[in-house]
Amino acid sequence: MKGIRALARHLDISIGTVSRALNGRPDVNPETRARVMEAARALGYTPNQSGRSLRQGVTNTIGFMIEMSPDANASSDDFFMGVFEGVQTVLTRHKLDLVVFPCPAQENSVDYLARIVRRGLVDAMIISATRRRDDRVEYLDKAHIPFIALGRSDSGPNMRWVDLDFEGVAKSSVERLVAQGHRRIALAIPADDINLGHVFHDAYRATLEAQGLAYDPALVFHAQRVLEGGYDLAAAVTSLPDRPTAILLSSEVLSLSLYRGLQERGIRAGRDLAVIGFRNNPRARFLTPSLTCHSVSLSELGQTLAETLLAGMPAYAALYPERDRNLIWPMELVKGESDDFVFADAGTTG
Amino acid sequence: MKGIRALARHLDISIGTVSRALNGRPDVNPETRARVMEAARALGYTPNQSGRSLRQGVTNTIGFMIEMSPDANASSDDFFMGVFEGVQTVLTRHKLDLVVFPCPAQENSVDYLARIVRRGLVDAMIISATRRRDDRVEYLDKAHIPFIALGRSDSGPNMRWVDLDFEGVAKSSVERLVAQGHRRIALAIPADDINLGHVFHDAYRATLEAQGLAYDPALVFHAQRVLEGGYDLAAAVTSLPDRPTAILLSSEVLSLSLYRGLQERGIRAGRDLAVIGFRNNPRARFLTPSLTCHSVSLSELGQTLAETLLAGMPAYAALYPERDRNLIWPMELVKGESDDFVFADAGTTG
DNA sequence: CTGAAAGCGCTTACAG
DNA sequence: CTGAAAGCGCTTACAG
Repeated sequence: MKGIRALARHLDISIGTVSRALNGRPDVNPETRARVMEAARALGYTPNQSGRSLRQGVTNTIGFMIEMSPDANASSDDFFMGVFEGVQTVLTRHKLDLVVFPCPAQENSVDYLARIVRRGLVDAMIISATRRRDDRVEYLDKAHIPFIALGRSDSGPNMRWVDLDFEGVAKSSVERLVAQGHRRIALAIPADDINLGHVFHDAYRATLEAQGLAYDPALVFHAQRVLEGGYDLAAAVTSLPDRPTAILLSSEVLSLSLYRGLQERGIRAGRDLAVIGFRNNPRARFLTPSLTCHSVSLSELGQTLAETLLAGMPAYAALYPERDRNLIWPMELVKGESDDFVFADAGTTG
Repeated sequence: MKGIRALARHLDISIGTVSRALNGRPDVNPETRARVMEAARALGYTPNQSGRSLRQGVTNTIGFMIEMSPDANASSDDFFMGVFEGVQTVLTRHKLDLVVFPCPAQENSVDYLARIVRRGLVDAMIISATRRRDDRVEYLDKAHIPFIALGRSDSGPNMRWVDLDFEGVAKSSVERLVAQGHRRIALAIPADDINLGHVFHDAYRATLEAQGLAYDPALVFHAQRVLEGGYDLAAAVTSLPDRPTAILLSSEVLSLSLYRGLQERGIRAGRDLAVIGFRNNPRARFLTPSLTCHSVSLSELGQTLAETLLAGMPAYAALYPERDRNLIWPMELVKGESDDFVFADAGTTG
């Protein structure tokens, strides 16, 4: 015999009373409750989750799906770890658990997601790396399961999401570079259909035009979001007949290999080509030149992500009123050395 | 009505037959099976996992516990992603699912682990970042749940583990440096009690002595396994009165900040101080100088980890016979530029 | 305040 | 080859 039955027999009371005691129901004799709690602790009893879930219709588990790229390194370092930490901070308050589901690269992401949901493994899902058109969003919408995306998408007009402020980063970066005298500013966006690329691209273009500069498609480069991506990017950028004087990165993984690629072609980042990176990855300040980029608190981002999700779950909505379904998360420029660029011929260009 | 009952009613057969058809039991009319399969597909039916688990006493889920460090960046880049991929490759063969449990930094890791196990969330566990004395190992041993560790430990004499070849890396690195003329070779090991530090340290010392060189504790540095760790390491190393001419790193996250720290002190990695890194992280070749380090196939490591775990699970053991409980995973030196060190005064030292 | 019983969604002997 | 029934471990009305 095991489980709650063994515990009840051991205490010589009914399993119902054990359950009520353990679950903090008010209608239990305080003395009985104390005995139950103590016995549970001593015997190492924790209710079986399948039993609970089946009965309650709730798993008390929130899933976080991450995708593993073919080369398993598109994900940026500590990014998800930081977000997980923030998410958990909030979930813990409600005795919810975070479990991470890594979608194999070769598996269809909707099939993978649907299987998780249909099997009843989670009460709600967090998805990331949202694409402009994203089948996962459509599936989750139809399945009527609470979810939130880290990254907006066109596929869910009413969906909840929290996203980084790509517009703000693109705008402030372009404005900063223009103020420094740059006229030919390149942009590196992801080669895949991830939505942030579109958002970043649009804001880059709009800001250039607002600054009276022509948008030149030849200056927009598509880089693989892998660590090696910056190396090819360096080759592409330097092979342009009329080379840009600055480049804006929309992914944090590219900078190291970009530096190296530039260097091999005799071009010094920060001196010959200004570089503004995206996120203030902890590595940024150890690069040479250190990378001008944008800071963000991953933990706070994760907390907001979790709270915005909970606000959409009937059982928790009341605890998180007046919360917007969508939120653009601000990022702040952190000055590094990579855009210390001096124009010898300022005024002759542009 | 929902679940298997709805599906059975829709097909006008019993739920028992639906279940048998779906689970590939042989005693089902092929035509009936086809109807059931088709209806399940069309209606998007997948058996509820709580129901299955409760009845079968098995979850078909393997847990992988990872620890989130306080600063959430001790974990090295793509390392776990690569391992997950390999693990999943094997688990998929057996219709097992991998789920990742991120242990919050502030939570006691044994409590976290015990909760997962006691609630019956998994059939087996994979743990990582094993410490020399590790309470998790002791708990899992006592709980009689199949598990494997990525990293050996003294706490489980009979436990299963797969570990990287720290001895081999330390030995070949020291031998290589000695052959290049180095006599003062420093070592950076983790500041915490993670077992790899001890293993690496012991092998470093043994190899030095085998090469007829004195072991000097002053040359052993304890570095935080965080991205910033190399920066402080650079300060410590360069402040030694009799500076080493080479340094060996036992963690892959330190190199970039070490380079930067050295550079700020006017010391060029690879020219003034030879550096040999640990794992051939995809960043290694983009560093300047590119890092001499050791390659490992993370996917194959993950596959072996999974297979060695399955070999210890009654239900799968027969499929993986003649498999050792423990395995040291080989790593191979990849030549970079960081140990291109030329001795002006070779012969006068040592 | 407590106990007995029902039932969550499945799978699996068992009977036919 | 199929159906009816038991039971996995819980929680929760319900009765007392």
